[in-house]
Amino acid sequence: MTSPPQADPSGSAAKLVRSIPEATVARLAVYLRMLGELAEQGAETVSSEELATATGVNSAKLRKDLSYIGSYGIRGVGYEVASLHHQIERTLGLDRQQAVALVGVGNLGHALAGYSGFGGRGFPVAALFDVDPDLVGIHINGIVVEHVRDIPRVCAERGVTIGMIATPGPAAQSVCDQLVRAGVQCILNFAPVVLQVPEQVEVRKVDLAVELQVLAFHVARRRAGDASDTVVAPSVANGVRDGVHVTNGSAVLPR
Amino acid sequence: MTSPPQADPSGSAAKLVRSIPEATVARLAVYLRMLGELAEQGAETVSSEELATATGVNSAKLRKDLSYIGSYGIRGVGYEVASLHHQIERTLGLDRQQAVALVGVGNLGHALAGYSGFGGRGFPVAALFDVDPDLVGIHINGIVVEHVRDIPRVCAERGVTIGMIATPGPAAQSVCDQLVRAGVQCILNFAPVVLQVPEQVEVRKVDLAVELQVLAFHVARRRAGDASDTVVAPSVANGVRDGVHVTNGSAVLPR
DNA sequence: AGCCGCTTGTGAACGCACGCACAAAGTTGC
DNA sequence: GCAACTTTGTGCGTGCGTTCACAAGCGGCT
Ligand SMILES: NC(=O)c1ccc[n+]([C@@H]2O[C@H](COP(=O)([O-])OP(=O)(O)OC[C@H]3O[C@@H](n4cnc5c(N)ncnc54)[C@H](O)[C@@H]3O)[C@@H](O)[C@H]2O)c1
Ligand SMILES: NC(=O)c1ccc[n+]([C@@H]2O[C@H](COP(=O)([O-])OP(=O)(O)OC[C@H]3O[C@@H](n4cnc5c(N)ncnc54)[C@H](O)[C@@H]3O)[C@@H](O)[C@H]2O)c1
Repeated sequence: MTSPPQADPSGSAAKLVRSIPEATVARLAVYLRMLGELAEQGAETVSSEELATATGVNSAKLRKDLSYIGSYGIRGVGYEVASLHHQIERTLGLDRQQAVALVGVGNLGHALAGYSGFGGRGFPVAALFDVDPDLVGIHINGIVVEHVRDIPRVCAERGVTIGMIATPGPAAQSVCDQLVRAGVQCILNFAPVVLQVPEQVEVRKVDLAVELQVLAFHVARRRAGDASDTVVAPSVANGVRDGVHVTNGSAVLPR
Repeated sequence: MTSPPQADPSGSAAKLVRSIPEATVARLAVYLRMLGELAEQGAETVSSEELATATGVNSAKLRKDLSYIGSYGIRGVGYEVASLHHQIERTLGLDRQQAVALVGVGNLGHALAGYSGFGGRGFPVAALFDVDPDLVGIHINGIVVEHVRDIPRVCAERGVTIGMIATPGPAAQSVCDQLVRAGVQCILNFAPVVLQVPEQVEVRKVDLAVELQVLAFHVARRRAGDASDTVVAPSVANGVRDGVHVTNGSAVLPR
């Protein structure tokens, strides 16, 4: 709780420090995974062109992204895979583990709790919570399900910094409040509701219904275009320009 | 955009599908859900301010979003809930159902297959696929799991337009290719790989590891900020509405 | 009827992000 | 040691997305 207003939009002087664009941060995570794969394959170095192609981005964009974290490339050669991997990890704060608490061990929660991709990437699932008495006490992947009322104590004990909410929508806000009280700094929300949180808490939302609806929109748009059979009308300014709409991940959504 | 001089203000046909910004489309889905809830609560009308607050966006942005689909508001009053709900549905192409095929019925796939939120929102899960002989043939939520080799036939029979991939990463590209051959137009990918698809196919990716890593970055940045020195210019210019960091959903990622 | 208050719809400014294109910097080959 | 080639890092123009601010429109009240 430093200073709520903060009031530094102009930044100016402080601008020189690392204010990495949101979009870049998300892509860094993608580069990171590809670098891990390249390392496994024994690659020593990789050029921006190669890495860009492999991750589906423009090479200039990739270089600019990397330039935000420093100049770790070697001109005429590329980037040293191991070194770059390390630098991105450090930038994203992955050099230290972040304990995750998962609330709501239903259908989705079970899948998440058993997913090895979290612990394997530095996000060990350190605690599970639910209200269902049939679930409290069972073990999933070696972790016991605790009652939601113990969120504060358990999260504090295990140093949880990130919470994941996989409860039904109506319960999400209440669960969120408890996680916040427990000192959780970030929340990944799977429930289809807009969470209210204090300013210092960061929330990201995974909303599959929204994903599908965005896809449905594109189907509809395509059908509308194809409808009149008149193909390839160059006069159609844009709207369907370069074909491969790789507009993936979700767009920036309300929390 | 696209308002050269003036020229054709006189009505003309419904060109409603004209180039709605990606970001807007995603938010329309969020508004839609909230409108559904409001309708259930018996609300007749809602103002842009109310709807904006409820969905965590700026009211001006909301009005501009809605203006892309037409002028359905009533000045001095607001928007008629039922009417607006209907218009958004129509714009997103939700007035007709989109059959979904899910490939990979493992941990995550099971949860997705059993999720009622899809069918309830116009996206019935019409087919399930896997390669595991122990899974092929079983029923989940009344749908039988078919073998991946039958993707083309089954998808064609059931008019599948959207595919969801929940297989391990290494199998994703191959599965994707088969879905594309089967005529699927859009793919929602949960596997942590970058898919290669022909231009007419739209891919969106849900990457939880990326979500967590972006959150981790914010934790790290906050820690660095608290350590004084670096001022931490919030790259998220806005987002701090109620002081809430609503930077959610994922940023635009590579497919 | 006419005025008043409320809310929409949008013009305009701003800022971020993307991608091009190129100079700088390094490597390889002779 | 020099020339030719490769690749990085980035300045810059462009376009999209967000926000402000306000005129226009609508309903209600007197
Ligand atoms: N299942 C999916 O594939 C899927 C997909 C997208 C979104 N979601 C969303 O994820 C959430 C969970 O979905 P699900 O299918 O796992 O539902 P579910 O009903 O199977 O599981 C919900 C779990 O939350 C627990 N719970 C309820 N209230 C709680 C509370 N106050 N505190 C703690 N735990 C509580 C329940 O006991 C249950 O175990 C829902 O919001 C759903 O919309 C699910
Ligand atoms: N479980 C999670 O919570 C979670 C979270 C995020 C991402 N993911 C990703 O989702 C994917 C699935 O995860 P999971 O935990 O369900 O894995 P899983 O191993 O439990 O399930 C994978 C399923 O895919 C099937 N499969 C394998 N190859 C196939 C092929 N060629 N064609 C069709 N089916 C095939 C397997 O038989 C299995 O049933 C993975 O890519 C994983 O990284 C999972």
